[in-house]
Amino acid sequence: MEQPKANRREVQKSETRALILKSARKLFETLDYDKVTIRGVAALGRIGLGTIYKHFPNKLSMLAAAFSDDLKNMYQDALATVPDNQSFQSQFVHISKRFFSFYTSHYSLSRAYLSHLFFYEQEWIDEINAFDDRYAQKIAELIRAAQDTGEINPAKDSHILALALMSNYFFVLANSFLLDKITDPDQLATRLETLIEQTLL
Amino acid sequence: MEQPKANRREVQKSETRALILKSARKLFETLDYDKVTIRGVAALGRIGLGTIYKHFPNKLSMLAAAFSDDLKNMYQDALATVPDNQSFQSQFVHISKRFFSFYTSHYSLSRAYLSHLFFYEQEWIDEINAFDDRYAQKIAELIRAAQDTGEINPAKDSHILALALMSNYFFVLANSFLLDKITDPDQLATRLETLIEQTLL
DNA sequence: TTCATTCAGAGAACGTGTTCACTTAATAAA
DNA sequence: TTTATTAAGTGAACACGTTCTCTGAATGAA
Repeated sequence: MEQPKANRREVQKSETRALILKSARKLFETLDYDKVTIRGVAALGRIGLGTIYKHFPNKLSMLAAAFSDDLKNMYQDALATVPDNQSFQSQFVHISKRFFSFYTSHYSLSRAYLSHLFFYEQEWIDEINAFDDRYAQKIAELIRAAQDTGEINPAKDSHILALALMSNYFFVLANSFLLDKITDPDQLATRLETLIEQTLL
Repeated sequence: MEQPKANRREVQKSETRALILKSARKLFETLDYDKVTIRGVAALGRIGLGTIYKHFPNKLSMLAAAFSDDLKNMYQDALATVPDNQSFQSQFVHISKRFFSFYTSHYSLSRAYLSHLFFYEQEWIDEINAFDDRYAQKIAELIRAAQDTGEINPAKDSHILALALMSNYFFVLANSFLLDKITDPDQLATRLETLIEQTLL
């Protein structure tokens, strides 16, 4: 009731926005990015072409909006399910595998997400980066815990080590999309594990 | 003299191709990728629009051709100048800095190169990857040498460790283009050094 | 030499993402 | 209630990358 009179206009607008995003996501999930046309999104939502540009400045920002949504869910899920009382290495692999699982099970969509990383507007870059920062923080915590138990060399800097491990993760992820087109998350996890073993040793 | 008569046609064709690449490179070096138009390249070279498509299947392949050229030079230069009789760590940083130097001194062009990594035709991906493989091989050799001198833990696998270090390198490079827009190669080298210290420790 | 064939060169035409001027319905002011 | 203002909604128009058909010159066969 405290809402500012729930303007008819605003309600209508946010409904339209949701409809556009729903249509866009459906198309991105089945078609390559360049095969998805704005006219196609408009037609699927029975919306005018120009209307879409009243809600999104360009095609890419629709992708970014969807990516941001999915990232939020992924991080929430991954961080909530970190297994306690396990070695740091298996914790890290566990978390990474949840990410890999998403990416491999939504292959075409994920390829669009990741391949356009360099093209998102700064606003979206910052948002994505905020996720990564929080994630790095969490990993650093787990590392410090593992240093207390003696699993990891206490001489290492937990925060920088976290970044080094994340670089291994991104490397495996990027390679799988760029070269191998691997669709099995276990295979990716294994590959990541051999990399981080070298880093943690 | 064994050449097949040096067809007038073939000579003319390769000259045209070179002219196109020269025009394209000049534009890519000063303008963002999407600000470079095929019509602009054609105009600069006083060439017909359709002619360009007789030499390159699409806009991206002109960029890929230029990238491949530059990569060849960079790798040749970097591998030829590896300083002997230094610690592995400083060797690796030295090589990396040469790459960083190229990328930062041709910032706009390099951004185009790297941001389109996911979009190159398989043919070009394979070529780029071949460079990386040879590079990884070389790094692994240096690591084995460092293991002999006791600088690096002999328990580590030289080839996998090489990949782990390259992942650190790519991480620093990607971050600099994605977030920081750093244009000082020394700063990038320092950042890389802190990362690989954790990995080598 | 003469003529048929090939293929580099060229630009019109097409579908795309994006911009823009316009319409129309919701809100605010009278 | 009546009128003015705002802003969502719309599709024609534009510039782009790319495709296509056409032209003309180089090549090879006669």
